[in-house]
Amino acid sequence: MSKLTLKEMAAHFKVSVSTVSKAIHDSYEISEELKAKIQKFAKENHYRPNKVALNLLNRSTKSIGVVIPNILNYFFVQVLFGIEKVANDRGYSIISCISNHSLEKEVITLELLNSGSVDGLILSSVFTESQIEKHAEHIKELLGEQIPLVLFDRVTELIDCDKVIVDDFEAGYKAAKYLVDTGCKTIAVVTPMKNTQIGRLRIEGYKKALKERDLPFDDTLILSIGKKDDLEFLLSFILNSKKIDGIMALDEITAVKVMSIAKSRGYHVPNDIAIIGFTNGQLSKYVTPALTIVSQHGAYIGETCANLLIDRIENKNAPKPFETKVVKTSLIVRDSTKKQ
Amino acid sequence: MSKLTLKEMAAHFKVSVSTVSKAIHDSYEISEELKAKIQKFAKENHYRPNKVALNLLNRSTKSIGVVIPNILNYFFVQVLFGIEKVANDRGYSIISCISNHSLEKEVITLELLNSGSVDGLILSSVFTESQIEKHAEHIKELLGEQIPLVLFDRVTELIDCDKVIVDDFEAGYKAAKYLVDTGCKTIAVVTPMKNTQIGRLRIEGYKKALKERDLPFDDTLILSIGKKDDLEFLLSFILNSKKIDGIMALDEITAVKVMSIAKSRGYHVPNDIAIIGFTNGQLSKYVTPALTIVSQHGAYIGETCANLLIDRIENKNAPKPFETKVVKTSLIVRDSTKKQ
DNA sequence: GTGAAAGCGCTAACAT
DNA sequence: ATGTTAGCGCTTTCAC
Repeated sequence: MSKLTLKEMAAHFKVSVSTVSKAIHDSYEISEELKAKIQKFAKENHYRPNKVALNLLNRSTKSIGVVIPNILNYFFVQVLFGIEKVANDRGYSIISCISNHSLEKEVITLELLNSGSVDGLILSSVFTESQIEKHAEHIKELLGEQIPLVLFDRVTELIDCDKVIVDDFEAGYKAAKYLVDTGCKTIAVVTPMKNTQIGRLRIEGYKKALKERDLPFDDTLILSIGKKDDLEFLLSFILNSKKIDGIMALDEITAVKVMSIAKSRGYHVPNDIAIIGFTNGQLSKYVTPALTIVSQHGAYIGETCANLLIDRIENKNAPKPFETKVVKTSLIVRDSTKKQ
Repeated sequence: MSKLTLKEMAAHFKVSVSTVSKAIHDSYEISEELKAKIQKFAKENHYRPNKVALNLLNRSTKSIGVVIPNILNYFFVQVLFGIEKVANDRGYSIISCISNHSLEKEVITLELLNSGSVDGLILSSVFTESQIEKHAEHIKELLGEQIPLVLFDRVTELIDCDKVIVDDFEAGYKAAKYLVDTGCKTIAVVTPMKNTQIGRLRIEGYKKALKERDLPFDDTLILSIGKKDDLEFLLSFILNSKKIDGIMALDEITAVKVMSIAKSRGYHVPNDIAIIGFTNGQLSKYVTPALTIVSQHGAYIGETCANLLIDRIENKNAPKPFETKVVKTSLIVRDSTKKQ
């Protein structure tokens, strides 16, 4: 049994398609008797208006595409959650796609979505700093400014659109300042975000905090780890060569791993080494000791993206200048750092 | 600048729409010269065929809807991951919706998806055992067997479709048996899944394990917690009244919380109280001590669902009888239980 | 080599 | 009160 259409019902009742359509919509133009018959039949046979046909007619799908790098990362899950909430409230559904940290997959996904299937796009691109220029061209090429786009997290001035970003400089500063203020002198940074603007900004913030207290910046304390690198090995090396008393890890899972390594090597956290992570997920709360972290307010970022996008979709005729919203971070102090 | 259509290009080149369509598809019918001109123009102006129109024409959207209760639960994230992987490999995209544990939202979502926007549906329904009958009717009513459906995790015989389930009875048995085998005599169960078949099956498995060793079943040891209940308060009560030496918690986050409460009350895990959780997420690995858990192989479940669904979508004409696939669980032994 | 026409399922303006 | 027509963007068959 396939889907019931107006046409089939029209044939069944020997009336025209438009009559059936009107009957279904309870139009005053149709006699009560016919309406009743048709509506009853429609209900009994589970008639559903074909949304694809309506989308074509209305040149709108009431859905938005979301492309994120990774769904196993709590930050993105929170963003998605925020988007979903606002989108649903405002009558949109979301099509979510995972680029899995692959530029190629991201492009394929964008290509897929940019063909009338969605009214707008929310994207956290996975480019690194060296790829920005080329990739920005690619995205512009792809979308041709035909469809509203909101960029979040990893953004670039090369693409002209609405953006939602975290104040990563301030976040890095806040975290490092807290470590310095609680007595740390030699602070290492562990970043899983090689060559990204976000990582760089957080490190700039860290430098500022050091400078304010006249602590020297030592770039051998910056440990950049790739997907295949052995964190334990690399971290141990630094731990052996310097007297580290603080570590800033640029995402949640890295922070947890760093803490686990430090503990297993006999350091007391936070007394020997204080640790600060990023992203307020479930992990940091339940790990022992509970992790002090910088929260980026993922859900709020998602809500902001969705509102920005839907506003633009619904005001396509009266376009406003593009906005970049900066969401502030908060330091959530728990037990992996010393008290102030 | 809006989306470029064939019609517009036809007007621009003063040819017919069908000519442009053929040119775009590089048809042998069109002169090389015209093809080159049109293709160049299309490329420069970022022409994308309108997918909605194609979907209407093909009566297929090459996308599948996924409805899950919660995206902040690692099990579902893993399932989604598995679905996404297979779907993409087989040329489908996924529309994911979160029912947020609300039956009402689930119904609205199904309604939304069942209107031509997707070719098939994967659903983990949120009904409790008392709601099954009514809700099954509702779902059948809604979908009217017009669209392929795969149910996973929480299923019911009342709906005739493909299903993927976990052997929850065996999972409960395995977990309890391990506790018993490592010396536990008084094992409490903490379940956040009030009145679900899954919870009940796991508890049946637990009973079987007790029985095999002639341990008595005591239903005051079963602690069912609702969303608003104070786990710490309720658990403390049981801990005070009985000499508990093992706890089985039916999801990951509950297991972590239970362990945290036990530790804070001075129990040593696993020596005083051994703990087993369910769902192999990030939490259980990094918590101290690392949690012994029952893995449901979420990603594999997702892959199985997607394959089952797409097979059915693509063989609508030659329907096979419905299948129910049972995915076995594995016990992953870590440090929250004693060694065997 | 190019175009006209029909149709996917639906709605809406315009007849009758 | 009911029907006809046109059109959303596209493909495909059949004419010319």
